[in-house]
Amino acid sequence: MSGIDFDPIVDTTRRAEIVTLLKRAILTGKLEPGQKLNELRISEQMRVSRAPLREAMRELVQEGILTSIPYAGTFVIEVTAKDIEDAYSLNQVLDEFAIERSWPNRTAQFYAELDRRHDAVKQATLEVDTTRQIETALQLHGLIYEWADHSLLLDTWQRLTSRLQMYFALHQRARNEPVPSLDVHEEYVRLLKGNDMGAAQRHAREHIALDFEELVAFARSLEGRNAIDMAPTGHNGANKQKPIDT
Amino acid sequence: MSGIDFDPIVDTTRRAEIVTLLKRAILTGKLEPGQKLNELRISEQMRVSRAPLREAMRELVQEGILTSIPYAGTFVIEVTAKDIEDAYSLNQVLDEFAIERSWPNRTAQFYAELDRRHDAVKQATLEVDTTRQIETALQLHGLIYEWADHSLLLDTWQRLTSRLQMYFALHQRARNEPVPSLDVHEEYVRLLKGNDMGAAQRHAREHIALDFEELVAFARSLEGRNAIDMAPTGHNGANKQKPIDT
DNA sequence: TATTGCAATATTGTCGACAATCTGATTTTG
DNA sequence: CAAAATCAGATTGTCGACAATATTGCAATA
Repeated sequence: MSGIDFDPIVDTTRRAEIVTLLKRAILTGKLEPGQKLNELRISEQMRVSRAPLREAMRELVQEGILTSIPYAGTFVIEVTAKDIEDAYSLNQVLDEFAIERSWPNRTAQFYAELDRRHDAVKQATLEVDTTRQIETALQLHGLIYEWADHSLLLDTWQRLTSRLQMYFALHQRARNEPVPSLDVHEEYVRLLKGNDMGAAQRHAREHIALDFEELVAFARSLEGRNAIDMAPTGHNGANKQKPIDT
Repeated sequence: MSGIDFDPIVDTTRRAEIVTLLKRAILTGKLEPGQKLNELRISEQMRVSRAPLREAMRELVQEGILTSIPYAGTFVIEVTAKDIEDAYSLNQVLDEFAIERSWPNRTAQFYAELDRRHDAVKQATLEVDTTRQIETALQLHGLIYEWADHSLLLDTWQRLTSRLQMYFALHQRARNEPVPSLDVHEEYVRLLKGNDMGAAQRHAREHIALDFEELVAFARSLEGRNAIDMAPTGHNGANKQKPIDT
């Protein structure tokens, strides 16, 4: 056997690159929730035809961060407090499962990777790039999913991650402070190295809860603000879309 | 206020119809696992250009029932025993959560819908259409997700459902017998109407276990057969793809 | 004045053709 | 003869143009 494992060649199709660019723009908040994606404008900016752009957008619609209305347009999803609460509660359930499944798979390599990602988190707190902090924190958190040996679970987690990253980015864009509770990771890592699975699962519930309550409160405040904005004009119950364009 | 709630107009875009057709073909097993989807041939058969077809395929790739390799093609996903086991275990976790969340939402309308879908299941057992039996069973099962008031959970379940439907269809295509354990639904419905949430959750675990063990055994037998088929030619560890075409 | 009808415009959906890439057989070469 | 190079065919990826649909502004009308 050849002893080296090669990584697969980067699949260089325009579509894939567009997906990456769009996703980054959405997850970092450069494309705001509710914003419409004008195909012609984006394709011209990217120097690409509309075909691969549209295919990329289809993927992101299915990924759950875009929403499409036929003949009307494709929009960045809106973020409600309930959405964040839902992501939170589902995350709790999945975390518990992921810990259970990854628990017997914790090898030396797992612990090494755990430390590596934990270091990356600590490193990111020193930098100015706020999105980097979010990324590293989510990657640390995703380790148990990658080691759960459960492709469906990993898929589900990655879909969830997209939303989480978007929520955190929104939160940070609004308030210019770093994401809360970064030192709690110390305890999280320690428990993942220990022998008490139940304790790790319980901590995951609590630890995440802290982050999310901050987020939910933030989303609530946003909705309150919107409600005030709409109060004067408010005729019927239909929620009007603000037509922000790309 | 106008007292009537109108449903939105059906969005009739070619892409959406193609998605429906392709999905049905895959979930009923007309398109077999591993099979390649030839864009030109399918677009000619559907009397449609490749653009909307490709967009539809992108959606199904993201939905998890197709897989795409750049410049090589798009294929129906392969089904391994592990895939089925994973779907099973994730379903257990999600079911427990869905029951918890839908439990306080059980109104009269819920019970009515529960009975309606249960009747549909019983009705389907009398018909010859086997795929109909699968559909009705899954719809009965999906009720708790629809009433959980949790869009992310519902999304996740629907993705899972696609795979489940495919697995069951495969099973039925191989053996010409109806899907097992149809009378167990009686107990399931009874418990969902009761007051013991824990009992309902436990039953969901057991009840589904029965169906799945049959499926996993079936998938195992398939893999065993493939292993035998590959034994003579087997050179290295790479699993060769049988190039079935549309 | 509020509503309806209609043209003008912008944007999305779809099409057919071309470019890039892979596959397999054939030829060349050591 | 085996292995590498080459070439034709098929298929996927991308492009520019056209068709279908929605939106906007303005005029007509009750």
